[in-house]
Amino acid sequence: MSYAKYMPDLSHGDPADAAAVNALRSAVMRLGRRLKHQRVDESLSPTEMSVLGTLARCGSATPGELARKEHVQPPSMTRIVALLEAKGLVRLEPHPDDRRQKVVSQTETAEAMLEESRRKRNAWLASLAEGLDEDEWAKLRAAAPVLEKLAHL
Amino acid sequence: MSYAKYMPDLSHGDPADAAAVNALRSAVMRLGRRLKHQRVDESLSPTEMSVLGTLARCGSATPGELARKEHVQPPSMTRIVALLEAKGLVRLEPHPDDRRQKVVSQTETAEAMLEESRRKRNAWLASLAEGLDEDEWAKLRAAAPVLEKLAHL
DNA sequence: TATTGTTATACTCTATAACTATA
DNA sequence: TATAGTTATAGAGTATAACAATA
Repeated sequence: MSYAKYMPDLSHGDPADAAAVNALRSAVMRLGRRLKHQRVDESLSPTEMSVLGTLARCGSATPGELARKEHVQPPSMTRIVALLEAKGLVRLEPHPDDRRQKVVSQTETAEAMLEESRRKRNAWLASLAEGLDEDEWAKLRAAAPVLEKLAHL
Repeated sequence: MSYAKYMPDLSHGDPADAAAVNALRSAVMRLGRRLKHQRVDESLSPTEMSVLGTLARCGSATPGELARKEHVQPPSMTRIVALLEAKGLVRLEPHPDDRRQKVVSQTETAEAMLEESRRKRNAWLASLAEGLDEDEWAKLRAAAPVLEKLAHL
């Protein structure tokens, strides 16, 4: 239940945290695999979906910026952006100040698709909810922003 | 149309939870990619590592059990087990009751390697700790078991 | 010269289908 | 017939290296 009883003043390198990070690592990798299968839109890979999410938050970005944010190499992002463009989900425009760069932004189609995806995700959430109690969900809600921060660190 | 039949418990299907699940999904996928790069042992894939972790917890298992636990198909687990055996990290023995099955267990080498990995993970943890405060870490510790449960649901 | 993005290529991981052997 | 595991093959996704265009 609580590590605090044994570790009242936790430093960040102690065994309790190491155990937590091990659990996190294992769970994140397994959940990642399940998410790949539970994906809401079969025609979009997880990273493509993530790029659309990033564009929805940031408005627009260059391929290089997207590669850094998604932690993939530039050639991989070139391919991902090309696939998204072929599907009509992003638009590519020349960069106003630097002719080497490009500006990627999402289309109205992508916006509509994300809205539709949200409803499908709710259905998946409901099926998971059967196995978790309210306290467990509260813990996930509290940790979600921290996981996001961790992913960006 | 209604999603009511997929959401018998409305408290789990509300917008706040949907937002949390979106955040979780995004963070889990990005963290997964980072973990692939931050991997403690360059010669072991994330799933190979996860299998060793499972064996460390469960003692031993058949290839079929491992495939179900790691959410991969049987042929994938055949390959993973073969790679681990080639590296001297697992041992394969005949199943006592069923000659179709095999029993996979970790070797002493794997045990030593996991101990070494633990130290390396602590170093990675320490570098992350600089970006999180105590409250944030507490939330991660609380959520870790729930994420594990989610991964097994 | 350094940087942004692309092309060409190869690798890793996983899946599906077909097969073998036990049950 | 059904099940556990394997073999053979294909596909998705990513990386590295070499290259082009621009700064």
